[in-house]
Amino acid sequence: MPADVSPPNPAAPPEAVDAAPAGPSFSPLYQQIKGLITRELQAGVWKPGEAIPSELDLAARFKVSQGTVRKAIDELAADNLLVRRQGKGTFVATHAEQQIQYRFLRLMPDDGGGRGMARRLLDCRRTRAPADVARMLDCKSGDAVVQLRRLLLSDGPAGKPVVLDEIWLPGALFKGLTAERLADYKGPMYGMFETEFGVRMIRAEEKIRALAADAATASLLAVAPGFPLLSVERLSFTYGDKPVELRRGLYNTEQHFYRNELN
Amino acid sequence: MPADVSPPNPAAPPEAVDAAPAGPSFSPLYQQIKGLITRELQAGVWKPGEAIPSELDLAARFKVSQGTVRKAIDELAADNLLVRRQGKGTFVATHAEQQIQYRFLRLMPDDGGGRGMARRLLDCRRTRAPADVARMLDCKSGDAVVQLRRLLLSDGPAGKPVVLDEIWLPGALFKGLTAERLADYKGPMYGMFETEFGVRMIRAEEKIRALAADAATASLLAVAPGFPLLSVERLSFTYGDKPVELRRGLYNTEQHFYRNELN
DNA sequence: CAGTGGTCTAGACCACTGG
DNA sequence: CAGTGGTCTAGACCACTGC
Repeated sequence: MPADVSPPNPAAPPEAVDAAPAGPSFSPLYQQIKGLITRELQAGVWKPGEAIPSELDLAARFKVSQGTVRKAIDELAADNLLVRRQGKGTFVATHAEQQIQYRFLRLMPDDGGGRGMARRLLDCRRTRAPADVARMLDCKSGDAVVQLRRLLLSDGPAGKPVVLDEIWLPGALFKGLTAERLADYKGPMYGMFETEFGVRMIRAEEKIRALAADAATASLLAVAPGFPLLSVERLSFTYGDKPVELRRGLYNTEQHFYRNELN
Repeated sequence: MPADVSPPNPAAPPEAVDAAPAGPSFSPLYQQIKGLITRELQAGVWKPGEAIPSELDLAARFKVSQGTVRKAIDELAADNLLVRRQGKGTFVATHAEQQIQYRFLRLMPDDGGGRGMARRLLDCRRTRAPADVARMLDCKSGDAVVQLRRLLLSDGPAGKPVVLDEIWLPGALFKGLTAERLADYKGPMYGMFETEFGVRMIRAEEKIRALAADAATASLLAVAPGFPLLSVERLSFTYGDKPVELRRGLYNTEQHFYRNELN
């Protein structure tokens, strides 16, 4: 096993590194560094959009070589937790400032171009989690949750409804969330979650199916009942694989499609 | 600009590397190495499943350090073109030997478990490419193509049809492809394409929509006409981003879902 | 045991950013 | 110009595989 590193003491001199022979469970130094940096991110030591210390700085703190820090940061950048910018520094990834309005929305219009969609909030209320929602959000049935529904409408003069989203959030994390604040906020919703509530989505899992529109949905999406819709159930996670959002979307794929890349 | 490397001469002594100052378009050495290795892969110098030369070997051939070769190989491994195996070597990725039967099939049963599905070939014929197919396969309308259709049926005693695939392949690349050879071949179809026709899929793009089953499809999938189906249009590419397969799948998502991970 | 990939180091130099 | 990330090197040593 390589040397063990200690957590850095930001305002203190570097700490010692113990050299130790290989143990039963081998964990490379750079993985340990990665873990330490991840914990700092999780603790909010560096806020989204801010720069983290330079590689040489971190190397000195952790008492390892720059190359080792580099490899740790490389992986965190590959995981989209950090963003490297040559000549400037390494920054905590953020949803707020990025140009891609919808990082997780894979819906594309058939005629390339315009990614912009108008939002219309339908309702936003505090309630108790139904059993199925509670299970997915990893909380107890009946716990406080925020439920909100909204429409996304295609850009342009017509502005036809394309997406109906139903979003469930843990009430404990989103205390002051109201319809007004949602309506007022410009920019992506995940950006607001980040800056207003300190909740950063880093990963999501989706289950996609086709189903027929029920009467209520059909009316909202301006299609006939029974119309085939794409059902996208997305569970989003923050640090530590903690689920923090359940989003059930119904997409009208007449003039849009869900784009995916396989490698 | 770093030194320029020359293609290796497998059976010859290493070639010289010219040191040159930075030019207008900067390309790191490891990128050049990556390009050279990619070309060798493309040319079929090393076949899928085989080991490529060791890092030290390649470093000697290219007259660069092991670290530089390492970085090139790291990226190729991240792109799923190579597979590293500690203590054994680096191997050309293959569809044939991998346990994951369907590398690109994201369909999962609602009750976890069994990924296995039975195949049933419906038809396989040589014909001329319709305009839309030709456009996507980057060939001329009317060019020879192979069209085949098949069903995937859920495992178990019932064996209900779940997927109806319609597959289009360029005729020039798949000369001896017949229904018999397809039926006889065990293992994934992409494995057969690789070992029998030397065509290796490395990447794919999918467009997903929901649509209503027409009469013919409904009958094949044993659902009612109008039943909502997931439509998955997949375009697969080989080396050099050359499209070599168009696959139009219709999925019954009553007891299965399309799984996706977002990062 | 030799050969492979994997980790780690120390140092040199390059490319990019901004004051 | 100083400071940042990016490339490249040479060498040491470790972990894993298979003979």
